[in-house]
Amino acid sequence: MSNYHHGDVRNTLLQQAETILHQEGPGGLTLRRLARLTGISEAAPYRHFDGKDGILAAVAIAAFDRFADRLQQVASQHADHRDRVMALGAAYVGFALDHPQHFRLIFGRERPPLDQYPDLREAADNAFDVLQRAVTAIDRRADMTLTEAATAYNRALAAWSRAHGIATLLIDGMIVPPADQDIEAFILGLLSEDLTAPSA
Amino acid sequence: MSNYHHGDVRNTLLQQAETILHQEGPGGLTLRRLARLTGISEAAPYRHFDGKDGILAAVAIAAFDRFADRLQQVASQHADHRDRVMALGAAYVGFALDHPQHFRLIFGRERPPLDQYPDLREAADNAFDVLQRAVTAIDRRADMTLTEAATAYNRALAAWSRAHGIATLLIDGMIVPPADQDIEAFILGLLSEDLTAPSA
DNA sequence: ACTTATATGTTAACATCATTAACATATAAA
DNA sequence: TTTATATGTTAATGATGTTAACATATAAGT
Repeated sequence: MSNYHHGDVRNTLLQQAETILHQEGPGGLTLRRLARLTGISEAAPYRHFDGKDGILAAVAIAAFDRFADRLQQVASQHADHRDRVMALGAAYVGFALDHPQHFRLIFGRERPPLDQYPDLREAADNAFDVLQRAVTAIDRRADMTLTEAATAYNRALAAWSRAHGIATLLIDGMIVPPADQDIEAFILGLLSEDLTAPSA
Repeated sequence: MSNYHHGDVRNTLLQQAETILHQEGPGGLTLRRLARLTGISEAAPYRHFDGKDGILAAVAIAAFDRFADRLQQVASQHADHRDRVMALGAAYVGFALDHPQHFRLIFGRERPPLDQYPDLREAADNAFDVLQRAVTAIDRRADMTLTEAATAYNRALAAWSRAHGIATLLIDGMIVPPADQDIEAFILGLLSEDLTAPSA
């Protein structure tokens, strides 16, 4: 008799986890609920994952991968350096707005510790590599001085933290985009604002 | 017989909560543990707070107030607008580095909902008002056009999201400040980096 | 084909958590 | 002194993550 789900229990659990995460955030995600939805006993998930953190890690890896894919695709569509940095920033914030729960999962506190899940660390590193390569690409010249290289790196960090701050404040509702303006334009405006220029 | 703690149970609970929050973050903060540390039964905290969220709200209010005070003090020490914006950004990030758990509490997901705790909302609004007033102060002129006012507001948002992004990425360990450089200088560099300028 | 090992499943239990109900007593007010 | 309020207790409820002990299906080895 084949009461076994064979290989699909793992995938079913992951899909249910994705659904709950999307609808209610990490708070509503409990192992017992996942087991109930999948139609297995409450201890069964432990045969497929390393407890709750194991499931969260798997979901986070998928989220990191989709994030990286989106960034990579946007980066490849812009040849000009400045265009690319701006488009990347917009894509970064766009991902956060489209998938706020995934964004929170991969950057928030319920993300399992990277040093306990090597695959998760790899997925995270990969996403940030995509980002950093795209931002610093044009500055990667052989005849670069050390300070020039440091400047390029700092630029990447600055661009990253800018996008990250906007994304975080937006999905937490602390910044509300103006209703009369295109959101994309609003984001690009915030990204490119030059604080060093004289005011008015 | 005076077995009662009188008025100090509430304060003791809050202090224990602060201590645990500081040492372990919100994850280690449980009502039962607070009760144990304070030497009262597990149901007693409910006589002083509206459950766990009530305690978290009280701690968050105190954190917001300290945050606002620090920003206010820094803002008052700089007359020049650009200096003030930069100093505020550094203070913002500095607070996050000095009190990462408090920073996470007031901006993170375990912060109780603002609309259920009016005092918490007030504390939050106050902190952001300090920030926004300081950043836009010099641009608050009577003869300002609408677009000029919008630009000033956008500048405030840009400065805020910049500081917020740097703070978040730093306390999450996603950005590691260079060991050979002063952290303050590193932060100021990131804040003032102009992405619109030509590279190299 | 038979035996064995591994993968997958189950039920039951444990410890912890937030919260509430029912009850008790200290302090303050009338 | 009586009464009301504030503060405390114990016990219970229902949820959670996790593990142990046990059962069976599939795969592997001989």
